[in-house]
Amino acid sequence: MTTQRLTRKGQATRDRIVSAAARLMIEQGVARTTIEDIQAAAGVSPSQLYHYFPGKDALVSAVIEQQTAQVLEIQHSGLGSLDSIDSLTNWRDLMVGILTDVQCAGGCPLGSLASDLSESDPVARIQLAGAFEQWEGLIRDGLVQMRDRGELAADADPAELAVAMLAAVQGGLLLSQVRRDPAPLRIAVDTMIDHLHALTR
Amino acid sequence: MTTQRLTRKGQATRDRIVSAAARLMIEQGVARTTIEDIQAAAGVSPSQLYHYFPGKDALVSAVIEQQTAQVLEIQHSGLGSLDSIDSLTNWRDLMVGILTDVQCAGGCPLGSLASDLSESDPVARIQLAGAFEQWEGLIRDGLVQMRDRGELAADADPAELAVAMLAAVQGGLLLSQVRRDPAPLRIAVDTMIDHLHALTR
DNA sequence: GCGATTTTGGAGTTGATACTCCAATTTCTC
DNA sequence: GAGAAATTGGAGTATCAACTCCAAAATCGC
Repeated sequence: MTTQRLTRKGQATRDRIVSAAARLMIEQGVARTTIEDIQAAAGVSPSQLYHYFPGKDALVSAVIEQQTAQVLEIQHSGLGSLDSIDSLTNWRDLMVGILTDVQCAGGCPLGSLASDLSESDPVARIQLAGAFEQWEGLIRDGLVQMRDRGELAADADPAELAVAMLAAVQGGLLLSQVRRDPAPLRIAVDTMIDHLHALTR
Repeated sequence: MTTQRLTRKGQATRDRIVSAAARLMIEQGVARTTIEDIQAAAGVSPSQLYHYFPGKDALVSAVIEQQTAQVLEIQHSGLGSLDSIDSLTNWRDLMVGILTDVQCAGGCPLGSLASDLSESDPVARIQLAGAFEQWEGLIRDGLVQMRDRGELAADADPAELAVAMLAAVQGGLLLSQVRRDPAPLRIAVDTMIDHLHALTR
């Protein structure tokens, strides 16, 4: 699957389609997003869309791939690794900031897609499970470093704490989305950070 | 809005429609659930369905109402109130048990609907926000009792802890749904219980 | 610049979906 | 048990959404 058969212009068109599809699918749900909506948002004709993607499923897959990369990028960017209480606090601020910018609409890109597709698209479910596994791994790695450095009790379990932290993020984002208020995300993550803090002593 | 205009048989038919709609909407999403699907699952004709509900929106609203009652019922049933570490542990077992019974399919009824509808149905979003508020209130009440009884530190904040606990449940359910594994829910809730436990000392 | 390949435009087709309508039947009230 | 009201059956419609097709135009390698 080389991307080399695509002209520079072709690549740009493809990207435009995926980005438009991502925005719409995450906001209003995959089933509610019509191909026509995507065509209009990306400014392309039907034949162009079907030239790049065999059908809606392929488009969904491309969106998941793009969003996974984007979310993992945010975890790294500007923050280095999540390996101290301070960097975790910055990480929380970053997420709360992004959520506030979009007025709590959409929730988590991956979480929304996961909830939407888990029961209706087995392929997408597995793809999303992989995305969450990577995300969880990033958090876990930071916690291991903290433990090795003595910032976390030796008997703390980074693997379990990483699952709990990711759950707090997802649950917090969902509650924030429903209430249109960034507080639940902040509180959920802060509570987990408090918990880690308590495990130091 | 008296329910008295409904015959016993009519009430049964209405209930059958709502239950069928709930199962389908939660499993495969609202937009993917067609009126025809619901008709078939409930064993009714189009005219019956439209006799009881003006349209799909009204049906969605009825489903949310039913599921809210059902979720809040589970919180109470058999558990009394969530007012001690022990009862919280039983509560966790109950949720993990239910999730295991359905092989982690569907996630949280309210969470799935919230993620599905928050951006596309403002009325449903508000209805769901109310449901979560009630749920959160139940948890908060239990924590207040624990604090009053000295099972929780006096400076612990039951309101914030309730939000964090609900987020843990929602996030845990989502991760369990994607991974088809009840462990994330168990770990997320256990971690929050650990946190409460630590706040005793 | 030229030929091969990629990219694009837009009309058309097929199937599904939400919803309507009216007459027949059952159920409730008294 | 009679009349009114609630309930049910099923055929029908208008709209929309996914996807197809073919020919024209732009782009790339040489």
